[in-house]
Amino acid sequence: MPTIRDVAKACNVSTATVSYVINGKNTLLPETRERVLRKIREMNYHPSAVARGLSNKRMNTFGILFDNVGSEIAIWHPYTSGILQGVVAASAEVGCNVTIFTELWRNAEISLPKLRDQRTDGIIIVAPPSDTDILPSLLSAGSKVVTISSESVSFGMPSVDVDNAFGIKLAVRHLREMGHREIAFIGGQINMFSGAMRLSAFQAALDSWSLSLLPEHLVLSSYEDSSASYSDAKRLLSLPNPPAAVVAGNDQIAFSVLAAARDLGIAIPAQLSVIGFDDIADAATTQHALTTIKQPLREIGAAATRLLAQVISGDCPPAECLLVEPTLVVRATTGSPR
Amino acid sequence: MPTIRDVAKACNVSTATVSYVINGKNTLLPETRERVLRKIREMNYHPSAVARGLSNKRMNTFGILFDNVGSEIAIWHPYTSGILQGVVAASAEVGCNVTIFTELWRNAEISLPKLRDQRTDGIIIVAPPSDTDILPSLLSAGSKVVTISSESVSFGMPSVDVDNAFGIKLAVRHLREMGHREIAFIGGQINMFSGAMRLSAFQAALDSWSLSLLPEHLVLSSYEDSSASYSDAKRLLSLPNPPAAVVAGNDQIAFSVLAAARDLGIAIPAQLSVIGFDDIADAATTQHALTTIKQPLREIGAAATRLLAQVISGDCPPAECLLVEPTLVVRATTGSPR
DNA sequence: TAGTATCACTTAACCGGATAATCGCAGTCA
DNA sequence: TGACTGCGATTATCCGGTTAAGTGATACTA
Repeated sequence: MPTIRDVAKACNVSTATVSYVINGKNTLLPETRERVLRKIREMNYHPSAVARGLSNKRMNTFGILFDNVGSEIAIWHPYTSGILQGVVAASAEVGCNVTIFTELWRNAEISLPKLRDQRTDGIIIVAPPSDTDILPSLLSAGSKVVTISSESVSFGMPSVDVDNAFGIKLAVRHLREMGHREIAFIGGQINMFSGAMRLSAFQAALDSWSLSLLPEHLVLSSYEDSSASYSDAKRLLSLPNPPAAVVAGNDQIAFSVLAAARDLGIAIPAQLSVIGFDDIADAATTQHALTTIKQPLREIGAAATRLLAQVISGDCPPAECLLVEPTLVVRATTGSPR
Repeated sequence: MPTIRDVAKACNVSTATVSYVINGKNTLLPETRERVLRKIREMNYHPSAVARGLSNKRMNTFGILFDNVGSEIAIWHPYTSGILQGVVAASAEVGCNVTIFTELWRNAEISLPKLRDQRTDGIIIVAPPSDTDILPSLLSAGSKVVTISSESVSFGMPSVDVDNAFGIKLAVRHLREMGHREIAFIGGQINMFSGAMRLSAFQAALDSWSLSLLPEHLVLSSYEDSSASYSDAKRLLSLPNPPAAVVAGNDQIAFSVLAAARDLGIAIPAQLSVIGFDDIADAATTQHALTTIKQPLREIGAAATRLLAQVISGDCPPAECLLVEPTLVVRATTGSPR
C-alpha cells in the first residue's frame, strides 16, 4: 500500500503537492498535476480515509442504530429494513456510507463509546424506547443525532416519524365509513412512543366520531412477539361480545388477529374487519391481502438522512419532528359489518 | 470533545500514560490508573476510533458490498437482508461494526477507492456477477476480501456459498419421489454464477434419475424482475405440452410461476407442482405456502464474517469455497401428478 | 532599478492516539 | 561505594494525510 509520501517521492514533489492534486487545488502547473496523477494511477495509490478523517474530521459515514441486533427483529424486521434502505439510498446520494450499530439501548456503558468515537459523522437512531438514557448522553456530548421517532422532540433533537395520529384517524374513518360502530384496538408496547401515540390517537378518533369503546376491546400486546399477539387476539375474539372491527397497532399484530380469526372460524371480512399499520412487504401478498395504513418507510429513512446531513453541515437544525403522512391502503380484510 | 492530551494535562501525566491506562498496560501504579480513569469518566472522554485506527491499522469494522443499491432489490431483497443479518450478528460477536457499501459493480473507478481506503478491515462481497473486475483488483491490491459466491474460488479468494448442486438435487429428488417424470426448470440469469450452477445441477440431477428434458421446458428468466419471470412462466405453462412440475431458480421466480398458474386457472399442486430455492421469509406465508430449498442465509453471512476475521488476523485463508448445505422444506405447492 | 505581485511549490505544524526507547529513582548486591 | 535491576513514568517518533504560512523565482509596476 503506497502512501502519499511514496507518491511524492516518486514524483519529486512534496506531499503537499500530491495532496493538492488529489483535492483539486488549482494553482498547480497542469503539467505537474498530470505527472502526479499519472504516478498515482501507476502506483495504484488510494488515500486513506482514516488519515483523511483524522485531519479534516469528516468520515463521510453515517451511523444507524437499532435495538436488539441479537434477536430476529432488528435488521430482518421489515420496518427496520425499509428504513435502512431509505437511509442507505439517501446517504449514497451525498457520497456517504452507512455503518450499522447494534448495541442494546440499556448498555450505555458499551454503546456510547462506539457511538461517540468519531467513526461516523452523525447517527440516525431508529425508534428508541422511551426509557433509554442514550439520547440525552449523546446530545450533551455534542454528537450529531437525528432520531426516527416523534418522541425525541422532548430532547430537542431533530426527528422524523410517520404521523401516527393521522394514520390511526384514517383507519378509524375507513371503518366508520364502512358502517362499523364498535371498533376494537390491539396495540403494541405502551412504553414505545408509537405504542402510546397510536393508542391515544385511537381514542381521540373514536371520540371525534362519538363512538364508544368497551374496555375489553382495548388490548395492549406486542409489536414483535407474534405468539403473544396471537393469544391476545384469540382472547379478544373469543369474548362473549367480540368486536366486528379491529384496528391493529401494526401489521404483524394484524396478521396475528387474522390467524386467530382463521383458527376460530371467523370469516374475513364478512364477520371481522382488520386493519393494520405499516404496510410491510408481506401485507399485500399474504392469504388475506391486508388493509393497512401504509408507512412510507424509505421516505422516512431518506428524510432522516437529509436532516442529519443538515445537522452535520451546521445548518441550524429544526428541533422538531418532521411528520410524514401515511396513506390508507384498502385491500381485502375490511368490509361492512353484517 | 476532550482529547487524550486534555486528559493527560488534567492528570499531570503524559499522554502515553493515559494511553496505557486505556489499553490496559499493567506496569502502572494502581493509584495512577485509578486517578486517570476517574478523570476520563469525569471529562467524558472517549478515544477517537479514527486516530486509533490510523496508528494501529484496525478499525474494527467490516464492509459489505451489494450490487445495485439504487434499485429495490439490494437491501430490501430478502436474500441480501438475510445475509446482512448474519454478517451483523457475527460481527457484533467479535466487536466489529458493519459498513454498507453500495456502488455498482461496473463503476470500479468509483468503487475501488472507497473499498480500499482502509475505512474497513476487510470486505464481504455478496454475489458478485461473473463479469465484474472489482474482485481481481481488490485482490491484487492486498485487500482482505471474502465473497459469498462459489465462483470466486477462481480468484483464489475464500468464499462461502450454499451448495447449489445439492439443493437442486434435493428438489429434483423430491419431485421424482412424488412421481414426477417431466420436470421443467425456470432459472435466473445465466451470467450469475448461481444461475449457471443451478441450471447445470438441474441437468445433472435429471441425468442421475435418467429423466429427459424437453428443450422448451428449460427457461432462463430473471431472479429479480418479477414481471419478466411472470411472463416467462406464463409462456411455459401455456405450452401445448405444459410441465406438471417446475423447479424455479429462486423463490421469487416460483412466486411468479404460482401467479401465472393462478391466472391460467391451473390448480396447485393438483395440476402443477412448484418448488423454489432460498426460502425467503414470504415463502411460508403466501397464499400457497411454497415448497422450497431453504438456504441458511444467516449462517452463510455469519460464516463469511468468521472467514473474513480469519483472513484479517492473518490465519492462512483457505482459498476454497465453504459450502453450506440447504434443506428441503416441503409445504403446499408440491404433490403427486394426477 | 528597486519594489511589488503573482505563481508554483515546499516547509512545518497539526489531527489524536500508540508504542518503542529512554530515563530517573529506589533497592540489591558484591 | 559503584554497578546492576526493576519499576513507573516520560520522551520522541510514527501512523497518513491536510493546510496555513513561507519561499524563491519570475513578471510586472512606477
